Amino acid sequence: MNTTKRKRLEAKGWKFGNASDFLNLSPEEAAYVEVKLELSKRLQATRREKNLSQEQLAQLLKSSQSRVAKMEAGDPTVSLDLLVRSLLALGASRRVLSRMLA
Amino acid sequence: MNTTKRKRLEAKGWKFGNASDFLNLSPEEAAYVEVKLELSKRLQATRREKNLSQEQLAQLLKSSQSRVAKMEAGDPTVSLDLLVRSLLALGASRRVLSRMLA
DNA sequence: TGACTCTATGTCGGATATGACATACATTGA
DNA sequence: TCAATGTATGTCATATCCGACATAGAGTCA
Repeated sequence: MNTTKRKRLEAKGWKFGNASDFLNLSPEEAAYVEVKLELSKRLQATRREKNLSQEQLAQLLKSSQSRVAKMEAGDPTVSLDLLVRSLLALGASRRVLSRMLA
Repeated sequence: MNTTKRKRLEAKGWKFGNASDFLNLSPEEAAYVEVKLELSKRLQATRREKNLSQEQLAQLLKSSQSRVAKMEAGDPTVSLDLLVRSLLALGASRRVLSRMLA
């Protein structure tokens, strides 16, 4: 089983629990994952508040529905860059991002 | 002149000024750049506080001195992911990251 | 039922970021 | 002066991420 696949499956597990143990992640790896998952969650929440479908958000971002779905699912192939860009595109400011991590 | 080169040169310009105007960036693009540059700055500050050379930090990150230099220089080829991972590796917590953006 | 909308997931070729290397420059100290 | 140390910058092959596409599943409405 390759690493990519494993990480994807492990990501599933993260849905319940709080993304730190039952995987042998170092504290900083865990924090990194936690940040990404938090932003994933916030992205979905923000999109729903604005009553946008994934398809509509995808257009706004010049991306695709499938990538938006992956972003919201916390797929490991989604970068922090893309998450942050997306939140900014939805109107979040730097300060709002800061609050999301607090 | 290709886009990659242009962005690199523009990054130089960011050293003075505050990364928003004199480049025709949309507000969210500007915010994105601003976030990256802020983290770049913080990375360098944190490294120096710990009295580490770029080479030493590179070893810690399993990266290379040149990449650390690029991170600190705000080179556009450096991702937010790498910046965040690096700060976490230097001991910054999610909350500290939050404060850095505030 | 079936059409429609929204979301999830797998895959793929092309785009971008990566570590590594070479090399130049700056500073320090002997 | 020279060597040592630290930093900057360009390049490259490879790894990783990207948008796009196909397709499946769930929910809604007539």
